[in-house]
Amino acid sequence: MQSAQDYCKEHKLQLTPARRKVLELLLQEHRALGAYTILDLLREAGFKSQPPIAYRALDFLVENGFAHKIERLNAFVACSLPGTKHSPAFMICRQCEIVAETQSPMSNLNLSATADVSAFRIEQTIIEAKGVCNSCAEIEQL
Amino acid sequence: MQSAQDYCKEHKLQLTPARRKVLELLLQEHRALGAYTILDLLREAGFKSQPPIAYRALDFLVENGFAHKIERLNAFVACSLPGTKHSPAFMICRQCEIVAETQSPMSNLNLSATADVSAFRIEQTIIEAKGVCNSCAEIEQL
DNA sequence: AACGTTATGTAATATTATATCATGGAGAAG
DNA sequence: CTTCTCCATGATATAATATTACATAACGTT
Repeated sequence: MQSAQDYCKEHKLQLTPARRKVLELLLQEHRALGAYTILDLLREAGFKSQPPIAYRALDFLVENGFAHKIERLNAFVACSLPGTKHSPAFMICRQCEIVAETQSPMSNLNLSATADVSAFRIEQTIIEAKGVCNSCAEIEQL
Repeated sequence: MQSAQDYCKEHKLQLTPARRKVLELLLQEHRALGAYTILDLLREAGFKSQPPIAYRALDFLVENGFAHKIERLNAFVACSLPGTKHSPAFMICRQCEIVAETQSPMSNLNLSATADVSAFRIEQTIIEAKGVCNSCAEIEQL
Protein backbone atom coordinates (compact mmCIF):
# COMPACT_ATOMS: atom_id res chain seq x y z
CA MET A 1 0.00 0.00 0.00
CA GLN A 2 2.75 2.40 0.98
CA SER A 3 4.73 1.41 -2.08
CA ALA A 4 1.68 1.99 -4.24
CA GLN A 5 1.47 5.50 -2.89
CA ASP A 6 5.13 6.11 -3.57
CA TYR A 7 4.83 4.74 -7.05
CA CYS A 8 1.92 7.05 -7.81
CA LYS A 9 3.75 10.09 -6.54
CA GLU A 10 6.72 9.24 -8.66
CA HIS A 11 4.67 8.69 -11.78
CA LYS A 12 2.25 11.55 -11.20
CA LEU A 13 -0.69 9.24 -10.82
CA GLN A 14 -3.58 10.16 -8.59
CA LEU A 15 -4.34 7.52 -6.03
CA THR A 16 -7.71 9.00 -5.21
CA PRO A 17 -9.85 7.80 -2.29
CA ALA A 18 -11.95 5.45 -4.38
CA ARG A 19 -8.94 3.99 -6.17
CA ARG A 20 -7.10 3.67 -2.92
CA LYS A 21 -10.00 1.96 -1.23
CA VAL A 22 -10.41 -0.54 -4.05
CA LEU A 23 -6.74 -1.37 -3.90
CA GLU A 24 -6.99 -1.89 -0.16
CA LEU A 25 -9.95 -4.18 -0.63
CA LEU A 26 -8.09 -6.23 -3.19
CA LEU A 27 -4.99 -6.44 -1.04
CA GLN A 28 -7.03 -7.80 1.83
CA GLU A 29 -8.19 -10.76 -0.21
CA HIS A 30 -6.38 -13.62 -1.75
CA ARG A 31 -9.36 -14.34 -3.86
CA ALA A 32 -10.49 -12.44 -6.88
CA LEU A 33 -13.26 -9.95 -6.26
CA GLY A 34 -15.97 -9.22 -8.79
CA ALA A 35 -16.67 -5.63 -9.71
CA TYR A 36 -20.05 -5.73 -8.00
CA THR A 37 -18.63 -7.23 -4.83
CA ILE A 38 -16.20 -4.36 -4.77
CA LEU A 39 -19.00 -1.96 -5.46
CA ASP A 40 -20.89 -3.29 -2.44
CA LEU A 41 -17.83 -2.92 -0.25
CA LEU A 42 -17.33 0.60 -1.50
CA ARG A 43 -20.91 1.44 -0.67
CA GLU A 44 -20.44 0.08 2.84
CA ALA A 45 -17.43 2.33 3.15
CA GLY A 46 -19.52 5.35 2.25
CA PHE A 47 -18.69 5.70 -1.42
CA LYS A 48 -21.19 6.21 -4.17
CA SER A 49 -22.48 3.03 -5.61
CA GLN A 50 -22.97 3.18 -9.34
CA PRO A 51 -21.09 0.61 -11.40
CA PRO A 52 -18.77 3.11 -13.09
CA ILE A 53 -17.31 3.97 -9.68
CA ALA A 54 -15.94 0.48 -9.33
CA TYR A 55 -15.04 -0.05 -12.98
CA ARG A 56 -13.15 3.20 -13.23
CA ALA A 57 -11.08 2.46 -10.17
CA LEU A 58 -10.41 -1.05 -11.42
CA ASP A 59 -9.42 0.24 -14.85
CA PHE A 60 -6.97 2.60 -13.24
CA LEU A 61 -5.47 -0.13 -11.08
CA VAL A 62 -5.19 -2.58 -13.94
CA GLU A 63 -3.74 -0.04 -16.37
CA ASN A 64 -1.11 1.00 -13.90
CA GLY A 65 -0.14 -2.45 -12.83
CA PHE A 66 -1.66 -2.51 -9.35
CA ALA A 67 -4.17 -5.17 -10.16
CA HIS A 68 -4.99 -7.84 -12.71
CA LYS A 69 -8.20 -9.05 -14.16
CA ILE A 70 -8.81 -12.78 -14.00
CA GLU A 71 -10.72 -13.37 -17.19
CA ARG A 72 -12.02 -16.76 -16.22
CA LEU A 73 -13.70 -15.33 -13.18
CA ASN A 74 -14.53 -11.87 -14.43
CA ALA A 75 -12.89 -10.71 -11.27
CA PHE A 76 -9.89 -8.82 -10.02
CA VAL A 77 -6.86 -9.40 -7.79
CA ALA A 78 -4.16 -7.12 -6.48
CA CYS A 79 -0.88 -7.51 -8.29
CA SER A 80 1.79 -9.19 -6.25
CA LEU A 81 4.61 -7.38 -8.01
CA PRO A 82 3.32 -3.89 -8.67
CA GLY A 83 5.53 -1.52 -10.53
CA THR A 84 7.55 -4.22 -12.18
CA LYS A 85 7.20 -5.34 -15.75
CA HIS A 86 6.11 -8.91 -15.62
CA SER A 87 4.17 -11.51 -17.41
CA PRO A 88 2.00 -13.03 -14.77
CA ALA A 89 0.31 -16.38 -14.61
CA PHE A 90 -2.48 -17.20 -12.22
CA MET A 91 -3.46 -20.31 -10.38
CA ILE A 92 -7.07 -20.50 -9.41
CA CYS A 93 -8.29 -23.05 -6.91
CA ARG A 94 -11.67 -24.30 -8.06
CA GLN A 95 -12.51 -25.24 -4.50
CA CYS A 96 -11.65 -22.26 -2.31
CA GLU A 97 -11.22 -19.81 -5.19
CA ILE A 98 -7.91 -18.60 -3.90
CA VAL A 99 -5.84 -16.98 -6.63
CA ALA A 100 -2.06 -17.10 -6.66
CA GLU A 101 0.03 -15.02 -8.98
CA THR A 102 3.26 -16.37 -10.26
CA GLN A 103 5.80 -15.30 -12.77
CA SER A 104 5.09 -16.78 -16.16
CA PRO A 105 7.79 -19.21 -17.12
CA MET A 106 6.93 -18.53 -20.70
CA SER A 107 8.12 -15.47 -22.47
CA ASN A 108 6.40 -14.12 -25.52
CA LEU A 109 9.35 -15.43 -27.43
CA ASN A 110 8.53 -18.93 -26.35
CA LEU A 111 5.05 -18.71 -27.65
CA SER A 112 6.18 -17.02 -30.82
CA ALA A 113 8.45 -19.92 -31.48
CA THR A 114 5.54 -22.14 -32.32
CA ALA A 115 5.10 -22.32 -36.03
CA ASP A 116 1.69 -21.03 -36.91
CA VAL A 117 2.05 -18.16 -34.53
CA SER A 118 4.98 -16.55 -36.24
CA ALA A 119 2.33 -14.63 -38.12
CA PHE A 120 1.52 -12.67 -34.98
CA ARG A 121 3.19 -9.90 -33.10
CA ILE A 122 2.24 -10.69 -29.53
CA GLU A 123 1.69 -7.78 -27.23
CA GLN A 124 0.27 -9.36 -24.13
CA THR A 125 -0.36 -12.88 -22.94
CA ILE A 126 -2.61 -14.09 -20.21
CA ILE A 127 -2.19 -17.43 -18.52
CA GLU A 128 -4.73 -18.74 -16.11
CA ALA A 129 -4.60 -22.21 -14.66
CA LYS A 130 -7.41 -23.86 -12.78
CA GLY A 131 -6.87 -26.64 -10.31
CA VAL A 132 -6.84 -27.26 -6.60
CA CYS A 133 -4.54 -25.79 -4.04
CA ASN A 134 -2.75 -28.02 -1.60
CA SER A 135 -5.06 -27.48 1.33
CA CYS A 136 -8.13 -28.21 -0.73
CA ALA A 137 -6.48 -31.23 -2.30
CA GLU A 138 -5.87 -32.68 1.13
CA ILE A 139 -9.44 -32.13 2.16
CA GLU A 140 -10.67 -33.80 -1.02
CA GLN A 141 -8.71 -36.91 -0.24
CA LEU A 142 -10.50 -37.57 3.04
CA MET B 1 -17.69 -31.36 -39.91
CA GLN B 2 -17.69 -34.88 -41.22
CA SER B 3 -15.14 -35.85 -38.63
CA ALA B 4 -17.22 -34.25 -35.93
CA GLN B 5 -20.10 -36.44 -36.95
CA ASP B 6 -17.95 -39.53 -36.91
CA TYR B 7 -16.55 -38.64 -33.54
CA CYS B 8 -20.04 -38.23 -32.12
CA LYS B 9 -21.18 -41.54 -33.46
CA GLU B 10 -18.18 -43.24 -31.99
CA HIS B 11 -18.65 -41.65 -28.60
CA LYS B 12 -22.43 -41.87 -28.51
CA LEU B 13 -22.84 -38.14 -28.52
CA GLN B 14 -25.85 -36.53 -30.10
CA LEU B 15 -24.94 -33.96 -32.68
CA THR B 16 -28.41 -32.51 -32.76
CA PRO B 17 -29.52 -29.92 -35.33
CA ALA B 18 -28.87 -26.96 -33.06
CA ARG B 19 -25.48 -28.22 -31.97
CA ARG B 20 -24.59 -29.03 -35.51
CA LYS B 21 -25.63 -25.64 -36.77
CA VAL B 22 -23.63 -23.85 -34.11
CA LEU B 23 -20.57 -25.87 -34.98
CA GLU B 24 -21.04 -25.02 -38.64
CA LEU B 25 -21.32 -21.35 -37.79
CA LEU B 26 -18.14 -21.46 -35.77
CA LEU B 27 -16.29 -23.36 -38.46
CA GLN B 28 -17.20 -20.72 -41.00
CA GLU B 29 -15.51 -18.00 -38.99
CA HIS B 30 -11.97 -17.45 -38.03
CA ARG B 31 -13.08 -15.00 -35.46
CA ALA B 32 -14.66 -15.75 -32.15
CA LEU B 33 -18.43 -15.44 -32.06
CA GLY B 34 -20.34 -14.25 -29.03
CA ALA B 35 -23.21 -16.33 -27.75
CA TYR B 36 -25.73 -13.71 -28.82
CA THR B 37 -24.27 -13.40 -32.28
CA ILE B 38 -24.67 -17.13 -32.60
CA LEU B 39 -28.16 -16.84 -31.24
CA ASP B 40 -29.02 -14.32 -33.96
CA LEU B 41 -27.60 -16.57 -36.63
CA LEU B 42 -29.56 -19.49 -35.26
CA ARG B 43 -32.71 -17.44 -35.36
CA GLU B 44 -32.04 -16.55 -38.98
CA ALA B 45 -31.67 -20.23 -39.68
CA GLY B 46 -35.08 -20.89 -38.21
CA PHE B 47 -34.15 -22.06 -34.74
CA LYS B 48 -35.73 -20.88 -31.56
CA SER B 49 -34.05 -17.85 -30.15
CA GLN B 50 -33.83 -17.95 -26.39
CA PRO B 51 -30.36 -17.65 -24.86
CA PRO B 52 -30.30 -21.17 -23.44
CA ILE B 53 -30.52 -22.54 -26.98
CA ALA B 54 -27.17 -21.05 -27.82
CA TYR B 55 -25.54 -21.63 -24.47
CA ARG B 56 -26.52 -25.26 -24.32
CA ALA B 57 -25.14 -25.96 -27.74
CA LEU B 58 -21.96 -24.09 -26.91
CA ASP B 59 -21.59 -25.97 -23.64
CA PHE B 60 -21.91 -29.22 -25.48
CA LEU B 61 -19.34 -28.23 -28.08
CA VAL B 62 -16.88 -26.97 -25.50
CA GLU B 63 -17.28 -29.97 -23.21
CA ASN B 64 -16.68 -32.36 -26.02
CA GLY B 65 -13.75 -30.57 -27.50
CA PHE B 66 -15.36 -29.16 -30.65
CA ALA B 67 -15.00 -25.58 -29.57
CA HIS B 68 -13.19 -23.35 -27.12
CA LYS B 69 -14.25 -20.34 -25.18
CA ILE B 70 -12.02 -17.31 -25.50
CA GLU B 71 -12.31 -15.80 -22.06
CA ARG B 72 -10.94 -12.43 -23.03
CA LEU B 73 -13.65 -11.99 -25.59
CA ASN B 74 -16.46 -13.91 -23.95
CA ALA B 75 -16.75 -15.62 -27.28
CA PHE B 76 -16.29 -18.96 -28.92
CA VAL B 77 -14.23 -20.52 -31.70
CA ALA B 78 -14.25 -23.92 -33.32
CA CYS B 79 -11.44 -26.15 -32.18
CA SER B 80 -8.79 -26.73 -34.79
CA LEU B 81 -7.88 -30.14 -33.46
CA PRO B 82 -11.12 -31.70 -32.33
CA GLY B 83 -10.98 -35.08 -30.74
CA THR B 84 -7.38 -34.80 -29.68
CA LYS B 85 -6.19 -34.06 -26.20
CA HIS B 86 -4.39 -30.79 -26.39
CA SER B 87 -3.53 -27.74 -24.45
CA PRO B 88 -4.37 -24.91 -26.77
CA ALA B 89 -3.15 -21.36 -26.85
CA PHE B 90 -4.88 -18.58 -28.75
CA MET B 91 -3.66 -15.57 -30.60
CA ILE B 92 -6.15 -12.78 -30.90
CA CYS B 93 -5.61 -9.93 -33.32
CA ARG B 94 -6.79 -6.75 -31.64
CA GLN B 95 -7.36 -5.21 -35.05
CA CYS B 96 -9.28 -7.72 -37.12
CA GLU B 97 -10.21 -9.96 -34.20
CA ILE B 98 -9.07 -13.07 -35.98
CA VAL B 99 -8.32 -15.89 -33.57
CA ALA B 100 -5.68 -18.51 -34.26
CA GLU B 101 -5.31 -21.64 -32.22
CA THR B 102 -1.94 -23.11 -31.66
CA GLN B 103 -0.51 -25.86 -29.59
CA SER B 104 0.67 -24.61 -26.25
CA PRO B 105 4.41 -24.94 -25.96
CA MET B 106 3.99 -25.07 -22.24
CA SER B 107 2.92 -28.20 -20.49
CA ASN B 108 1.41 -28.13 -17.08
CA LEU B 109 4.70 -29.48 -15.88
CA ASN B 110 6.43 -26.35 -17.04
CA LEU B 111 4.13 -24.13 -15.12
CA SER B 112 4.26 -26.35 -12.08
CA ALA B 113 7.99 -25.98 -12.05
CA THR B 114 7.75 -22.41 -10.89
CA ALA B 115 8.25 -22.25 -7.18
CA ASP B 116 5.16 -20.79 -5.62
CA VAL B 117 2.95 -22.86 -7.79
CA SER B 118 4.12 -26.21 -6.53
CA ALA B 119 1.32 -25.83 -4.06
CA PHE B 120 -1.22 -26.37 -6.83
CA ARG B 121 -2.42 -29.35 -8.75
CA ILE B 122 -3.17 -27.85 -12.13
CA GLU B 123 -6.04 -29.31 -14.05
CA GLN B 124 -6.45 -26.95 -16.96
CA THR B 125 -4.58 -23.96 -18.28
CA ILE B 126 -5.75 -21.28 -20.64
CA ILE B 127 -3.37 -19.15 -22.63
CA GLU B 128 -4.60 -16.22 -24.63
CA ALA B 129 -2.29 -13.78 -26.34
CA LYS B 130 -3.36 -10.48 -27.79
CA GLY B 131 -1.46 -8.72 -30.52
CA VAL B 132 -1.67 -8.00 -34.20
CA CYS B 133 -1.67 -10.47 -37.03
CA ASN B 134 0.70 -10.00 -39.93
CA SER B 135 -1.80 -8.48 -42.33
CA CYS B 136 -2.96 -5.95 -39.79
CA ALA B 137 0.61 -5.16 -38.78
CA GLU B 138 1.41 -4.31 -42.38
CA ILE B 139 -1.57 -2.05 -42.68
CA GLU B 140 -0.63 -0.28 -39.48
CA GLN B 141 2.78 0.56 -40.86
CA LEU B 142 1.44 2.56 -43.75
C1' DA C 1 -10.59 34.94 -14.33
C1' DA C 2 -10.76 31.65 -18.26
C1' DC C 3 -9.25 27.27 -19.79
C1' DG C 4 -7.92 22.48 -20.13
C1' DT C 5 -7.43 18.24 -17.96
C1' DT C 6 -8.67 14.65 -14.97
C1' DA C 7 -11.81 12.60 -11.93
C1' DT C 8 -16.47 11.95 -10.10
C1' DG C 9 -21.72 11.87 -10.06
C1' DT C 10 -25.79 9.91 -12.12
C1' DA C 11 -29.02 7.63 -15.09
C1' DA C 12 -29.82 4.59 -18.36
C1' DT C 13 -28.89 0.65 -20.96
C1' DA C 14 -26.11 -3.02 -23.24
C1' DT C 15 -24.10 -7.47 -22.97
C1' DT C 16 -23.29 -11.91 -21.14
C1' DA C 17 -25.06 -15.81 -18.58
C1' DT C 18 -28.01 -18.75 -15.65
C1' DA C 19 -32.05 -20.66 -13.03
C1' DT C 20 -36.26 -22.90 -13.25
C1' DC C 21 -39.94 -25.48 -14.65
C1' DA C 22 -42.48 -27.58 -18.37
C1' DT C 23 -42.49 -30.49 -22.69
C1' DG C 24 -41.01 -33.86 -26.04
C1' DG C 25 -38.70 -37.84 -28.10
C1' DA C 26 -35.96 -42.06 -28.34
C1' DG C 27 -34.19 -46.21 -26.46
C1' DA C 28 -34.18 -49.73 -22.62
C1' DA C 29 -36.70 -52.65 -19.34
C1' DG C 30 -40.40 -54.94 -18.32
C1' DC D 1 -46.21 -52.36 -26.82
C1' DT D 2 -46.07 -49.53 -23.06
C1' DT D 3 -43.99 -47.48 -19.22
C1' DC D 4 -39.86 -45.54 -17.50
C1' DT D 5 -35.85 -42.99 -17.76
C1' DC D 6 -32.68 -40.12 -19.84
C1' DC D 7 -31.46 -36.55 -22.54
C1' DA D 8 -32.52 -32.61 -25.15
C1' DT D 9 -35.48 -28.69 -26.09
C1' DG D 10 -39.05 -24.95 -25.19
C1' DA D 11 -40.12 -20.93 -22.66
C1' DT D 12 -40.02 -17.36 -19.15
C1' DA D 13 -37.73 -14.84 -16.13
C1' DT D 14 -33.91 -12.85 -14.05
C1' DA D 15 -29.04 -12.49 -12.57
C1' DA D 16 -24.44 -10.86 -13.27
C1' DT D 17 -21.22 -8.22 -15.73
C1' DA D 18 -20.04 -4.04 -18.24
C1' DT D 19 -20.51 0.32 -20.87
C1' DT D 20 -22.40 4.77 -22.80
C1' DA D 21 -23.47 9.27 -22.25
C1' DC D 22 -23.84 13.43 -20.28
C1' DA D 23 -23.41 16.56 -16.29
C1' DT D 24 -20.56 18.40 -12.46
C1' DA D 25 -16.53 19.26 -9.76
C1' DA D 26 -11.69 19.95 -8.52
C1' DC D 27 -7.31 21.61 -9.65
C1' DG D 28 -3.43 23.38 -11.74
C1' DT D 29 -1.99 26.48 -15.84
C1' DT D 30 -2.14 30.50 -18.61
